[in-house]
Amino acid sequence: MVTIRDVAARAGVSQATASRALTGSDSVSAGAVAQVQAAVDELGYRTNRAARSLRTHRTDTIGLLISDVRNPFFSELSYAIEQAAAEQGIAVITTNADERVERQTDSLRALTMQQVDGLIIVPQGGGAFEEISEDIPVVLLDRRVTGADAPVVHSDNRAGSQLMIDHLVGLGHTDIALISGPQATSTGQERFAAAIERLHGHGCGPREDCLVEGDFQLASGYRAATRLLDLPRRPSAIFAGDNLMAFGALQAIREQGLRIGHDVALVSFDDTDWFPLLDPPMTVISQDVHALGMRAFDTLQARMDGQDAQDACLPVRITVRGSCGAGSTALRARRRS
Amino acid sequence: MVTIRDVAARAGVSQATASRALTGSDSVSAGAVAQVQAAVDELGYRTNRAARSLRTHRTDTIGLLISDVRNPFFSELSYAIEQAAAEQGIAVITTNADERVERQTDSLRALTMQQVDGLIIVPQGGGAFEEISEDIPVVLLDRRVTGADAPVVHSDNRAGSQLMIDHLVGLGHTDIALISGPQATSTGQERFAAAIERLHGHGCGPREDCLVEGDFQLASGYRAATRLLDLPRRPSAIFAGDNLMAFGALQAIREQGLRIGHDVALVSFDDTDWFPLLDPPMTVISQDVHALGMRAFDTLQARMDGQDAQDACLPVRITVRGSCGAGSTALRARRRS
DNA sequence: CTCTTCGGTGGAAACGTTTCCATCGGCGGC
DNA sequence: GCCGCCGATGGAAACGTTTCCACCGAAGAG
Repeated sequence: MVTIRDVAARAGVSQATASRALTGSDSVSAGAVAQVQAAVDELGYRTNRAARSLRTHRTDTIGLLISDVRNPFFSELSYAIEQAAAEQGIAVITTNADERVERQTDSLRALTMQQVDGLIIVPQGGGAFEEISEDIPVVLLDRRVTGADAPVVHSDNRAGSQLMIDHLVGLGHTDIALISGPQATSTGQERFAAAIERLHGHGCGPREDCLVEGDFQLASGYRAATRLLDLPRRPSAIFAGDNLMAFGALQAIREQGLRIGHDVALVSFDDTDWFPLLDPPMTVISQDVHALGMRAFDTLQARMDGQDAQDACLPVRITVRGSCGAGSTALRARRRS
Repeated sequence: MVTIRDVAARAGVSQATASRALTGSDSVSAGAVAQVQAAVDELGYRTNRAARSLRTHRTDTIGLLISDVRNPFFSELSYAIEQAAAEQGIAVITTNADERVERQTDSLRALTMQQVDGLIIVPQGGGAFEEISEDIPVVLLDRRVTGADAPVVHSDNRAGSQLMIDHLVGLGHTDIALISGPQATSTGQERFAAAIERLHGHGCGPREDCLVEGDFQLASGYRAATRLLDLPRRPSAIFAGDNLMAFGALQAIREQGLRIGHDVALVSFDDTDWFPLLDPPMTVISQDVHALGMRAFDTLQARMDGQDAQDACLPVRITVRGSCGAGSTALRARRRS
């Protein structure tokens, strides 16, 4: 293994100067820099990160804790963050917590052991995580959590729910069911509360039996939709709190031989590549997931530089396609009844 | 920061004994271990990985190079590998190369800089990567590449193509188009070659204009399908070389107002969560992606332990749904003509 | 009873950086 | 012409581990 000592010897300078030439921070003569660079090339020197970390207490590595990278929302997030980080020469260690708070604890422990410089966390469940984020910069992503003083980067969930409710009501729906995310999470809670408020604002408060709490996972969406469809008076529209539950609901609807947008409207928070390809395509609230990821990284980097970063709330928009029942005569009739 | 020296002092043993007690490898008395453990708990000691790495030349970190984590195939792979690694206390740094060989080079450089203990690589393009994998254990995943002596973990691509062709021909299709992956990649090449051979075996060799080479990306599938559908004599079935190109092809088919499984059959290599929800659902060759990931990790670990690991070829199976045109009278008529 | 062996331990030397501190010319200001 | 400052450099001390080597006592073999 070729060390910086070898480089220094080859370049005819001291170890200290070689180091300075390589890190580029301190004052070194142009001549020395050239000598050192030449020596590096000749010898094929590569700096040993472990040794550097030991001295500098930095690893140029950050941790990313998400629920499940197989969920398109998190894939995109993870992709965006990796891109942003790579540009700055920072590596990303990703862990999946599967919406389980104990796995979050394990992961965070492992990540801090790995000596990451910072942490981007999508908090699992409602659990607060004391002990963990002792003195390492943290940014919360997508969800907020009580008792953490870290900045939060998230989408405007309330606005999203409002846009969707307005749209559904505008189409004539008055009997709207909600499959909400877990009320222990801020996203689940905000989306749900805002939707309820808006429904009341429109004078069509929801029926009690049309409000089902899921857990953001596919199976819960399936169960919820099954229950909703079995109701004596079937709701005319179902608004799912995330793409996975919408997916589950879609399966349930299909299974009962019903068609979305015709027999029952189905709309969702979060877009997905293939939602446009459904028949009819799915009306959704789209988050700018890529921006969310990049913003989270920028915020983390600001914090790592010692600046105190602000929360960020990114706008969402509604993408109207067909599953909301616009243009369906059958649903129109049902809506009138 | 509390060091192992502090722990040793508190436990009333030497630094050396404390270290031995913690790593658990060497011979230490049970009493000493207990003392040290107690001291660790009291002081809240956490071992400094950088210092350990500096001595041991290990980082307990591996690198994973994939094309794009937003592709469900790679999400699943990435998930499986992270799970397997976490169980062994190993962290995974993931990078996306976007099927671009220059980004692969950059990523590998970054990963080796990070001093990873091993590398799982899905090779991009056809590019060989000399210089990189000097003395660090590497496992190739999904695709093989010329001139690398690393073990390869992959699915049985040839069998997959054969299964699908047999099935299509069995349904009466004689006019089958192929949207292949890039012939520079082993997967693209094997799947294509096996399909061609099998077609000839059935006595229905493909038309020249029904063979289109894509690049595993969505857009290329779209373009290819568009071209195929515009042919004077439209093929009765299209076999896409991966899920992304199938997705693109699906968009093209939809755009022309055609229905899969009725006007034209569409089948694909790789399954996806939502393929079953298409109308009709998509017939595919399913790989056991989770097993692929776990196997890759196991193989890498074997190599890191100095054992020389074998290539692994995992079986695939065909999942017959509706998009192949089974049960469609319209397509049956076309097939007869 | 002596010699060897062996489990358990401590001292101290690495591992490869960064950086503090000191040194040394040279140059501008007085 | 001298003093002080400043840019450039070198020596050497950390950073927190693991592990080599040496040592000690007890136990087993002869």
